[in-house]
Amino acid sequence: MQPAAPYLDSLNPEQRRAVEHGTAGPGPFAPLLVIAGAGSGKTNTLAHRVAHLIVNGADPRRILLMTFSRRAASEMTRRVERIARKVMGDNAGVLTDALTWSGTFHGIGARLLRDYSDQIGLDPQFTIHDREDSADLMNLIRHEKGFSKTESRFPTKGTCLSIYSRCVNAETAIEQVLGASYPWCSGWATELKELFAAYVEAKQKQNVLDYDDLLLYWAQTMSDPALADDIGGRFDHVLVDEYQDTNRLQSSILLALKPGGHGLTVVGDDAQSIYSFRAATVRNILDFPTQFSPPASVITLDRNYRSTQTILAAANGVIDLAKERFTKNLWTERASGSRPQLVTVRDEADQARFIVERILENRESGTLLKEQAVLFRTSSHSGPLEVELTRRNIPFVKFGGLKFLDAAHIKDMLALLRFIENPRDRVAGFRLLHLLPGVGPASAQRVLDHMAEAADPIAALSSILAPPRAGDDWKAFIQAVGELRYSEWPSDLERARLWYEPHLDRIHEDAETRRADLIQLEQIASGYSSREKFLTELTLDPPDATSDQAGVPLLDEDYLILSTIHSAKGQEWKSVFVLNVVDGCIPSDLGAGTSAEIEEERRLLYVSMTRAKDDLHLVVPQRFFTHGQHAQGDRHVYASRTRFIPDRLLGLFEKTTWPLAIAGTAAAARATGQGARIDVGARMRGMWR
DNA sequence: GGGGACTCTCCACTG
DNA sequence: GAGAGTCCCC
Repeated sequence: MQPAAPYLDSLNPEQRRAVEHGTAGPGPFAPLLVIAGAGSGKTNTLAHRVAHLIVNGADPRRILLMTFSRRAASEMTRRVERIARKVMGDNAGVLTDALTWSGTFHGIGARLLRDYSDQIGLDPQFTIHDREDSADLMNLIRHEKGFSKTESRFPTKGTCLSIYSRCVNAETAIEQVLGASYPWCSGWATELKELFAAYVEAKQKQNVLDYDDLLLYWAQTMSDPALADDIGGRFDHVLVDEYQDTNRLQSSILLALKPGGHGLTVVGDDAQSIYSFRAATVRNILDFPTQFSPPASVITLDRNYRSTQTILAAANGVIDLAKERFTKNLWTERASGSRPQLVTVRDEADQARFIVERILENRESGTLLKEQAVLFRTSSHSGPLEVELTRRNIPFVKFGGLKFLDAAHIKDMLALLRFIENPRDRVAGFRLLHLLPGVGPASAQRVLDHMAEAADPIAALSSILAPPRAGDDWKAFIQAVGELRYSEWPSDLERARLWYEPHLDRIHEDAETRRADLIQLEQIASGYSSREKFLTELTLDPPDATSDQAGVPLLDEDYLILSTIHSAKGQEWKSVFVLNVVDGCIPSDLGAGTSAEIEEERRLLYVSMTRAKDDLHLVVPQRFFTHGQHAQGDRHVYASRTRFIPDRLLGLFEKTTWPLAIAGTAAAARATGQGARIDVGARMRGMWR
C-alpha cells in the first residue's frame, strides 16, 4: 500500500483513479485511456500523474511525454514540478529538470533520428523543411518533370504537398486519398506518384527532412525489431496528450514503442477532434482500448470545472446533435449565470464595433483584457476587428494564422543559416542565389548542380565561375558564406544580417520595420545553444503569435487575445466572443462537403464554446464579405445563423441584436445610403445564392 | 538569361 | 487578393 498522498486530495475520484492507475503495483502498468472532456481538469490530471510516477520512484529521464505543442509541454513540466515540490521540497526541481523527453511527436522524432542517424544511414547534419520549403522543393520537381506545362492544369505545389502528406500520415494509398479528399485531382494519380517518387529522392540527396519525414523515418526505424526494442526500452512510461488529434502514422509509432501497451497512457476527447485536415483520426482514440489484450482501462472525466451551467448546457446542446458520439455530456456544479448570447449584428464592421464595446465594458467592470478572447474560424476573419482595435488603441496578440517565420526577410536569413548548416539544401541555396541581382533560375541551377557534384560543396562554391551579371554581390556572398562556415554561434546571425541588409534595403520599401524583425530574430537565436538547435526548434515550434504594429506587448502588459479556434485548443478565458457564427464560416463553405467534414465543423463550434468560463457571445453578422474563392470574386453575401444552432436549441441562448435601439439601426442604415431598414429583396435573393 | 508586367485561376485550420 | 504561368524587352 502506498503512503498517504495529501497532494492528491484536490482531485475528484475519477481524476484520482487516472492518476493512480497501475502505480501501486510493481513494474510497468497496463495501458490506460483517459477520456477527458473540455474543462475537466485534463492537464492537471496528467501533470499529477507524471508527478505521482516520479514521487513513487519513476526515473524522469525514462518518461516520454508527448503533447500537441511545445507550449503545452513546458506548461506540463511546470505543473509537474509544482506538484512534486509539495511532496519532495526542493529536490523536486532536480528531478523534473530531468524530464527532458517531453515535446511534440515531431520534436521527439527529430531528436531520436539524430541520435540513431548512424544506424539508419542518415547524415545527422540534416536540416528540416517547413511547409513552405517543402512546397518549394515540390515545385522545383514539378517543373523538372514538366508538369507545370500540362494541357489541363496540374495541381499547384501546395495541393501536391497536401496530397503527399495525407498519403503518408493516413498510411493510405494515393488513389484512395484522391478519391476521398481531392476528387478534382483523380486524373493525375500516375503523374503524382512519379512526382512524389522524385520528391523523396531529392530530399534524400539534399539531406533534408520534411515534417512528415520526422514521423515516417521514426516509424520506419521502429520496423527494425532490434532498434524498436532499443528505442522502446529507453522509456518506462509513455504519455500522450490530445490523442484525438493524432494520425495513423503517430499511432503506429506509439504501438511500436510499447507493443504490449505497458506503461502507456493516452488522454483525449473525441468531441474535440478538430485536426482531420492533418489526417488526424478519431479512430485512434476509439480503437485504442482493443489494441491490447486484455483491453486498456478507460477512465472518463466528465465533470467540468470551467464553465457555468448555462454555457455548458448550450455547448452540450450543440454537440448532442452530432451524428456519432462516444463521450458523455459534461456536467458542472458551477452556479448558473446568464445564458450565452446569440447576438445579431448588421455586418462585420458592426460585429467589430460590438465586440470592442463589450470588451471595454468588461474591462471597466474589472475583467482584464487578457481574460477575454475573440475566436474565429479562419485567420482572415479577424481583419475588420484588428482594424477597429488598432483604431481604438487596444493592444492585442493574435494566435494562429500568419507567422513571424513566413515573412520573406526572416525566411531569407534562415535560408542562409540553413545553407551553412547543410549546403546540399537546394531550397535554401536557390532562395539565397535568387536574392542576388543578375542571378535567376538558370544560373542558380547551374551553381547548385556544380555544388551537388562536389565532395565539399562550399569549397566548390568559391571556385565556381561567377554568374556574369552578379558582380560584387557575388563576391560579398562568397565571403559571407566563407566566414559563416567558421563563425561562432550565436554571432553568426549578426554576420548573416550584415550580408543581408543591402539586399533588404534594395528589395523592400519598408526595410526599417523588417530590420527590427531581424534584430528580434537575433534575440530569439541567443536563447539557443547551437545553430542546429535553433534551426530545428524554430522550424518545429515557431513562435505562433503576431501582434499589431505597436510591437509585441510586454508580458506584464494587458492585451486582448485573438485566436483561431484551432489555436485556442486547451485554453480558457473568462469571457469569449466567437466571430461569424454563420453558415459559410462555421461550417466553412469549403469544408462543407462530406458529412465527416460537417461533423468536424460542429466540433469546432463546440470547442470554441467550451473555452468560456463566465460568459459567451456568439456573433451573427447578417452580411459578410467573402473574397477570392468563388467565381464571382469578392462580394458580400447574406448569411444565416449556423446550422449547428437550429431553432430548437434557441432556448439555450439569449437572442439579442446590436445596436439595441431601433433608431440606431435606422441611423446606421442611412449612413450607408440604404433607405430601408432591411433589404428584404436582397435577403430573398441571398437564400438562393 | 533575367526580370518586370500581364493574365489566369482559384480550396481554411497547422507541426 | 495572390500565386502561377506567360510574354516580351533588356
